Amino acid sequence: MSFPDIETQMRHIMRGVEEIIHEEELRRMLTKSAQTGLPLRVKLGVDPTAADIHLGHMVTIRKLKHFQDMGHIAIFLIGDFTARIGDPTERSEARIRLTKEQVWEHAKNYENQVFKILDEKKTEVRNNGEWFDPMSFADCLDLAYRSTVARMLERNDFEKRFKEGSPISITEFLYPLMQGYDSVALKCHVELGGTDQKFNLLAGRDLQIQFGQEPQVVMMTPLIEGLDGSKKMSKTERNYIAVDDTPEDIFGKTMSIQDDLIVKYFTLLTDVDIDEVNRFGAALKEVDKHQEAGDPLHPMQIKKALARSIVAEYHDWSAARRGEDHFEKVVQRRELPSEMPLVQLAAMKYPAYELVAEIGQVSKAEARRLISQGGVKLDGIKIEAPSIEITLSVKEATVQIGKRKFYRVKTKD
RNA sequence: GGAGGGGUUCCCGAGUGGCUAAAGGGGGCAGACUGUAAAUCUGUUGGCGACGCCUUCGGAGGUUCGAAUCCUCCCCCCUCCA
Repeated sequence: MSFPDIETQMRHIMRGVEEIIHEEELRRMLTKSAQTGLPLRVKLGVDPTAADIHLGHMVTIRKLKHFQDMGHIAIFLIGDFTARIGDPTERSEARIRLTKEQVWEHAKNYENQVFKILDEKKTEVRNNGEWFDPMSFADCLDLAYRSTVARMLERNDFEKRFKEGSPISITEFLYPLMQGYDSVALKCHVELGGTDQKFNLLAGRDLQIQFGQEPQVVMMTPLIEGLDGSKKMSKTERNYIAVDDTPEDIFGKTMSIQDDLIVKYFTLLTDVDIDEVNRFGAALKEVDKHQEAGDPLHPMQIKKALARSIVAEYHDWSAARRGEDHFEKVVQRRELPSEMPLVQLAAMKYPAYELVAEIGQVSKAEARRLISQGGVKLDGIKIEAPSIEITLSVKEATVQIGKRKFYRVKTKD
């Protein structure tokens, strides 16, 4: 096996990395692997706690891909066992335990989504149940001996919760040890994670030393802000772009990010050449110099380029084009989208609120509210009052609910 | 084991017998505005056969004309002492 030269590798691998412990160790490992022809084993662990993954997860997954690009072994570790405990980092309270079935269900979805980025054939997919399921209680104690409560309380979310009087379960204390043990079991050279993972990642180094292995290099990528522009992208905040979102949604959601996140998104979520990204960054600092509508460095144009690149990552370039068309049409020109779901109803006459409730799948009270707030249009004309009677026919009519929901309606033939 | 504090609507959190579908904030949704699905401002935010009715304040009973608010039992969480 031969690899690109060290500098090329480093440039690719270090893109967007916030912290690395330690860079010299990584260089040493790369040099050694070039000499021996043996690729590095790079691990990314994910707990399948939710049904689908979003771009926040993709930051580290793309980092794993960067190693894969350079010829190293990408290990995608599914924390089927640890997911049942819950990593404490995600939120500052104990997490609800998942059943084995839920975990497996999620894990399957994760794989499908992750392989939109990673090369499936070159990825080593593992589950940590492989080594944790067969462990006895004595084995577990042996692991527990290797750390102390004081050590665990160094981690600031534990410390915070402890001081606040929020619950911390014993299993949560075990969590970093388990994640660390994953690295021992897999003999990892490198482990990836977000900056919030630092404690757990370092636990891997400690344990590897205790088990007589060379400690892994840990690489941390920044956490990415979600659509609200301030909070970390996460499922609970509902400020995320999902990998499985439609091209239209990915495009639109990307367009809704704050301008000052554009460079960060480019760096962490696309492989657009870094010099190009910097050029965009410079232009965004001088917005008034790029006000001509057709200027490719107009903030709008830059953001569209970003949105296209991101859509293309998970779909393809023609989908990116579709997403852009949709955005220009629906959001910018306020026209109807080219595709709208068709709803067929049995009766011909409905009070407006019932029609809206039926089509939009909302309660009738909600439908009344939408109409009185002027949020519903029938064939482009605002419906004035909730109780107005609407007559349908076999001819399609369009109904717009809010800015984003469009439907074609007609009676059943 | 002992003593004390607490579980409220999507979330945080006020409310300690009727004026409470329940303050306030966050989030969501809608409208205006905009290069934008951003920011900002405004409105709205349980349901229904809608000037009334039904469901909701950890669970189950009870007191009362009337309970999120009082009583009993149970479940869960936290703190301190041991």
